[in-house]
Amino acid sequence: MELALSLGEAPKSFTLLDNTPKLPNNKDPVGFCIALGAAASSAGKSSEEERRGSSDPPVQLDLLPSTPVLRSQHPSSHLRIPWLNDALGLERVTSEAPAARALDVNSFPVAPAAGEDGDDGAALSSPNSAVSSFQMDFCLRNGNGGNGGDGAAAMMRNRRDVEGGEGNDRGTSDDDENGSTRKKLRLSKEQSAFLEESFKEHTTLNPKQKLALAKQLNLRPRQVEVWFQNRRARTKLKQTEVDCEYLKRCCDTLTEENRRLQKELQELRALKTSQPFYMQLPATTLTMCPSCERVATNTAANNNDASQIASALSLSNKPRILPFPNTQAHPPPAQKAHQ
DNA sequence: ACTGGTACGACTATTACGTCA
DNA sequence: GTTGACGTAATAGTCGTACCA
Repeated sequence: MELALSLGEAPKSFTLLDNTPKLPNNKDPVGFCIALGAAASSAGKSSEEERRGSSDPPVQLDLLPSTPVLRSQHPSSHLRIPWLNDALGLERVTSEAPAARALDVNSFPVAPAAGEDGDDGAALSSPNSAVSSFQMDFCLRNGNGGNGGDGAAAMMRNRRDVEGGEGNDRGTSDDDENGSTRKKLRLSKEQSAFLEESFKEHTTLNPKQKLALAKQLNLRPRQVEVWFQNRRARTKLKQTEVDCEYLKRCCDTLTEENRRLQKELQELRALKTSQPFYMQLPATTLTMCPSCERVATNTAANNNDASQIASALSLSNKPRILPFPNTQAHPPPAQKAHQ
């Protein structure tokens, strides 16, 4: 008869790493990667998360875009992250610096009244593609196009975009009072890529960074702020999905383990009834460490080596022995398989 | 040192818009 | 042209923290 105790093989499939590698040479064309790791302190982790002591999941999803993607999209290195410039010794993009010019996509005229700390000037941003609703509104506004109520609403929206500084972002807005709806602006690919690159460096922005980024991208600081908020939310959502998947796999593994142990228990009970001779051996206790989930086999009577038990039981496969000499580090037995 | 008010930033849930099949 | 799904910008509400009187 053969008995096999094989507890604790789970960690094989879930390699835990202390630090999730950034995978700088990621060849993923999409620019995203999923890394398995404990990630006690990832570089991109915000201080907020650290302060809250969020339990680090065993699987960490790295949703940051790989740098080469952006670099390849912008070989001319037009896009520069202001705070990165400092770190890299590059020229700092000042408020008067032609940041907007650096980004060709945002060739929109910047309001000359753009203040240092305000976002009014940058409000004339946007971007983007020919389908930019803002551009359409802008055309309507400039051309005094009165195509019905929609055009008027667009004008109101434009006024909000132009006049709406950061101070108006909180509290009641003109839109609410006038009953018009907000207009959603689509960021251009270049803007999104640049924001992604920035997010890669900092998942949160301080006011200076936000302003610099907004100036560089010709966006309102509020837009940059919102983008980072949504980006963090998306990252968290993806991470949650990965965590869920990991927990599901853990559950499956444990279920399978439980099933196998139940089966073994039945076999042992059957052995006990059929061959009572073996029960004269010292009682064996299975001890499981709750932290690392490894199992040690000890005899309750005289701490016989498990190999002796195995030989006495004529086991062809020795049970996995993982002794825990330090009872402090490994609390009392969590399982008693049989006596 | 403690307390209440305020400002601010981050997070979350939700809404609304743009795009695409 | 219409519609539904989906992605995402934007909004509103809440909470925690820092600062100040």
